[in-house]
Amino acid sequence: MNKLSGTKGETHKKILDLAETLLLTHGYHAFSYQQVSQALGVRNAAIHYHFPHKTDLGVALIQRYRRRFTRFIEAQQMLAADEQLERYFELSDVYFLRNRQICPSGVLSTEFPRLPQAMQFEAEAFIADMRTWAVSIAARGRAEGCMHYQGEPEAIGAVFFSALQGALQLARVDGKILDTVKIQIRAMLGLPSPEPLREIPDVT
Amino acid sequence: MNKLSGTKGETHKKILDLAETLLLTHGYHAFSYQQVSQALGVRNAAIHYHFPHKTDLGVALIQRYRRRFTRFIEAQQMLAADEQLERYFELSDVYFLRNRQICPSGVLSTEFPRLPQAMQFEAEAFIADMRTWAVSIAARGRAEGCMHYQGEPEAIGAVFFSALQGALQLARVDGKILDTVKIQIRAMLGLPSPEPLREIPDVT
DNA sequence: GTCTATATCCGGATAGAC
DNA sequence: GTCTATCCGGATATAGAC
Repeated sequence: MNKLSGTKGETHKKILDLAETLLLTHGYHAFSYQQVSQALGVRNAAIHYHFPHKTDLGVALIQRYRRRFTRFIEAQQMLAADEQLERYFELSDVYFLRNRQICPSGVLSTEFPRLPQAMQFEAEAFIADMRTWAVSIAARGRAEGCMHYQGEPEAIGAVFFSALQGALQLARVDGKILDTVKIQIRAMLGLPSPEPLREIPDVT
Repeated sequence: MNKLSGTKGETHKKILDLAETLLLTHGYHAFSYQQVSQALGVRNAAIHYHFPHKTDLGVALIQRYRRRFTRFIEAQQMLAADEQLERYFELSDVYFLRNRQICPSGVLSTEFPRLPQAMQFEAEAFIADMRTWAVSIAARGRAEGCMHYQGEPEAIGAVFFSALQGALQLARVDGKILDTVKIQIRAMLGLPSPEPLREIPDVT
């Protein structure tokens, strides 16, 4: 309890980190306490000490992820809409490059009907957060004059949220689809297409 | 063997039908021979007689689905591109209305990395089929002058394939997103928005 | 906080009778 | 083609010692 970094021990955090990886690669029902405990070099029962039921672990994972996502959004409120869209794209790339993970909303919506109620509750809120962010980017893009599209921001946001989630999953089968979708979404919004290779500044 | 409808018995088909439903609602790893046998009123071992390994059942499911999908596409080659797009949309509605099922490409791409090799092989081919169809609709829509969009047909096809797959999964959490996405896709293609109520095609 | 040990259940799979 | 019986492994979970 008097450790340096908070009230929860190291193991607690290690479990969450590992479980998150397993969730995004395997899905909720397809990972087990055995896998977590073995990878961490502890016993099955040790995991149950920190998270008595698997549901507790699942809920903790979504809650932590929500907090992190909220901070992520807040940190870019000062960016222009087209910049924020690129951040959204980068988020997808990060998942894909990490061993072809899919996004939390993808796992959670797919498994939704068979998730424990407590997890459904959290998942619904998290997915609403994500969708709201997508919509706000579309709305802001129109207001700032950098995005041009038919229809309502709500609908455009829903489309690129859906399209990115779908593309990230399909990328497990054919990785090229992710870039194709990103390019087309930019085109649909009247944004300059070829993404500027964000290069390392050579100014040594 | 001298039954009316082919070389395989009734049970064989019943198993496939039930397993297909379970696959699209639960996912491949989340349904069991127990569930199939109990719902069919036979014993576990009876299922193993028809499909010795679960992989065999999985492969048979995708292969049957592919054949059916191919017939479905061929049956509408004479339709205009915008009509074909509406058929695509209706396909999503059918899944959703059937107990919030998701599309085969959704389950298969999500579970892809943990599918047996033989199933991966079939899944990849099936997903390529679906994507090809989406692209052909986009290409034909432009050629026929009824669809107007920026970018290549390959990219537009990839976007609405991804978007529909994503929306169908997200619809498990909030059903309204499916219609929103359909409306916006029409808008993106310069098509008239309000959809004419239509009959559900029986894709068997 | 972590361990041993154990309980219970379920999943896939097989042998062999009917 | 379907049954009984059985095996094995894995998954969630608990009691209680250290």
